[in-house]
Amino acid sequence: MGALPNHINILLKFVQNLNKTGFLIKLTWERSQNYMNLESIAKLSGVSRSTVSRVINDSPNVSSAAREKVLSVIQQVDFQPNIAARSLAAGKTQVIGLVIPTHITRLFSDPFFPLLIQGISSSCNASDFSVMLWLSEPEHERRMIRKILYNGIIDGVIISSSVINDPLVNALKERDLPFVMVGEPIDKENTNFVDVDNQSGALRAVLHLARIGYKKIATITCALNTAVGISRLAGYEEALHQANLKFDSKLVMEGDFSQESGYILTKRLLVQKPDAIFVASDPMAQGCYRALHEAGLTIGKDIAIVGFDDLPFSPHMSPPLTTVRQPIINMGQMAVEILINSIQDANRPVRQLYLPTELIVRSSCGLS
Amino acid sequence: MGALPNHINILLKFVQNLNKTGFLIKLTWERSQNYMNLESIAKLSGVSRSTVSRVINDSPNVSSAAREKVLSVIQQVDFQPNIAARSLAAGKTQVIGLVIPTHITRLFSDPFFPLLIQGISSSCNASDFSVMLWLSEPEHERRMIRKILYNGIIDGVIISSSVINDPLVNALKERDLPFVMVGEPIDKENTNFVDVDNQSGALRAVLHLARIGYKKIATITCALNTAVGISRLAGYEEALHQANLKFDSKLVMEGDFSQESGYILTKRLLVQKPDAIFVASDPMAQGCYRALHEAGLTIGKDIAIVGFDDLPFSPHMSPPLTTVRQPIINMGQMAVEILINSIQDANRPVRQLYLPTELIVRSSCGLS
DNA sequence: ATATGATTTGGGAGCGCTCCCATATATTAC
DNA sequence: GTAATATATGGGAGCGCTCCCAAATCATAT
Repeated sequence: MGALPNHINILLKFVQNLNKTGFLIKLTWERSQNYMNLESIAKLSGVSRSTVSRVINDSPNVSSAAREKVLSVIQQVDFQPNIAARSLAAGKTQVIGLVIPTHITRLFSDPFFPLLIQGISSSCNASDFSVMLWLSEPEHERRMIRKILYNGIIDGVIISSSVINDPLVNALKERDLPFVMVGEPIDKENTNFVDVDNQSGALRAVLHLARIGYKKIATITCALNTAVGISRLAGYEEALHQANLKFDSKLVMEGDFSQESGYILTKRLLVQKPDAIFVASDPMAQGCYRALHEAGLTIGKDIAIVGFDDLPFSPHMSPPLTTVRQPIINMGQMAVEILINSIQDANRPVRQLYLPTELIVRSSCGLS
Repeated sequence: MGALPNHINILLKFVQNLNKTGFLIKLTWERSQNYMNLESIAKLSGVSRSTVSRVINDSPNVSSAAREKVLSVIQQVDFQPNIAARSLAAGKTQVIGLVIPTHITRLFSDPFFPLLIQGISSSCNASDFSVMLWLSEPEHERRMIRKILYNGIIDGVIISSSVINDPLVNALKERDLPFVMVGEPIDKENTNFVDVDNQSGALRAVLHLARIGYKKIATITCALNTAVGISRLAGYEEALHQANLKFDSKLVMEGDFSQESGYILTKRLLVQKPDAIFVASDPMAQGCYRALHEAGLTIGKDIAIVGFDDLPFSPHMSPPLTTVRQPIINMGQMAVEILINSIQDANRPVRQLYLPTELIVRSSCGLS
């Protein structure tokens, strides 16, 4: 935008040379695209650039006459202020970064991330923010961090599923750039995050099974090096305790969120003949269903299943899966809200939010 | 960045007031963050700002001595040029936009989009581009278009699944901003796009069924208002023709990509007693499997199924699904490559790329 | 030796915006 | 009425970068 395009420059040189030969040719030009800037809006509305800027930024010190005039002009010409210029001048861009590590294979099999992205995006749209997406790959991590910190375009960052001692988190802290994590981090001190209350969700699910009367309740856990895995297992144990059932480690299998692990571990569990299984994520419950079908068991009669997530496919499983609903879209929205707040007011206290879950009873555990 | 932070300004005013009372207090300050810019790199390497800029932009007219010096300094201090400033000065940002319409419910149930995003993102990482993500919502569409066109931050756009007469496409054409579509658009004239060869993929799939010996081959199509739906159906018809089977419209059901539609339409098809079904997308094949299981049919023996997509879950279905593999990640990568090319050279001819598919034979059609 | 050309270098201007300051105008107090 | 204050406005400077031009340096030809 700054410089003239090449073909104009070439023409210009050509004309200059002609002029040296004794001719006198004049060349005039203007931009064909109707680029608008504050100055042109100002001219159109009969005020100064500064006043236009004040109107756009909702400054109180503008007469209502001026404000109305400017707003109507902006409306009319469909003006959009240049983010890059604003970034340079003020260091604020209304752009946030969303970082998802790709080593998570869940990204491609589990609708969790699409839903999260959807929540984040819709909330950003509503607040007039934009989203920059980075699927972080280990080999480009250093460069990505550098860009996030210094390219001058990001006001804040949402990070999903960090690892322990994440270099990005450290860099953000050092640089003092606002960020929010989705999913409780291992080291949660002084860190904004949004998560669901995994433990109480799991508690409720398993208690539901116990109240129906199941006695030998097994579980397939999520990866136990994640906060999610740990909390849901803790909920399971607490429920057994409350129901006066005793914990049996042979009934606990550690999965990894994948369908495949649900399939394999269910087969392994069947040796113990459980009468119910709490499968700590719905994709694993899909694998579990497959194993049970192959074993010739009728779900909801021979064995009860409760999942965790309530993803779009869960009501369409056969039989429909009883599961703990996570408000994934809402998590994304809250993450954005917290982030925007701390962008706009750097002194806002740290927020750590656990959203409530809900038990959705369908027919996979024998009721209804 | 431009202005001083509030607390410094307050302090400053305070000191100025003190000075009026007869005291003389001096206040000095500097930025604690080690912001680097071309000027500081220049100072550190003993050359001028211009030379640093030339090195960063790979301009040929730099002595190798200067280039090495500058590069080593950049390396040492981990310098990242400010995108916003570059955007203002040169109109190039190394940022592309990715637009996905949210009215597509596929986004949340079908791993197609996560995989596409993955391909796009990895390719951008490799080329040092960044991705801005917009899930376009109808109510914010106008503003989104305005932002894409005029906020000065986007060099080009990738659009997935446009609708007919998409206002975004029209705006991009008018503004002359480079863009690439993923998925053949209805109006493809003069438009860059990447797609797979849907027709020949479907042809091969159905021909495979015919060669095994199935005679009554039904199909569940994708939505027929999409290019995908039309092409795959055309491939089905062509295969019947080549195999000397006659087309029967009662064996054709129009689905909408969803599991649910696969389920319902399979039930409806079973009345016709087909011996094989070509299901034009794998998520619909999941629904189809469910209907067949409920009907007590053994897939691969009583009835043969071939899908289209080869998604991560397809090999884990029971029985594993024979399907047409789409190189989704590769589509994303090619879209980025084409886009970057046309950003860097505006006169590049239009590219319309059909990537080949591959038939992956598993046990759902009775072989192997 | 000088003249000519090619290569390399440094500094000025300006992209569109925000912030600050100085000035102009409106409001209130006396 | 004037003085004091509050509110509204316009213009300058500068954010970090790229591009352009002019000057300096180097290489080659005469």
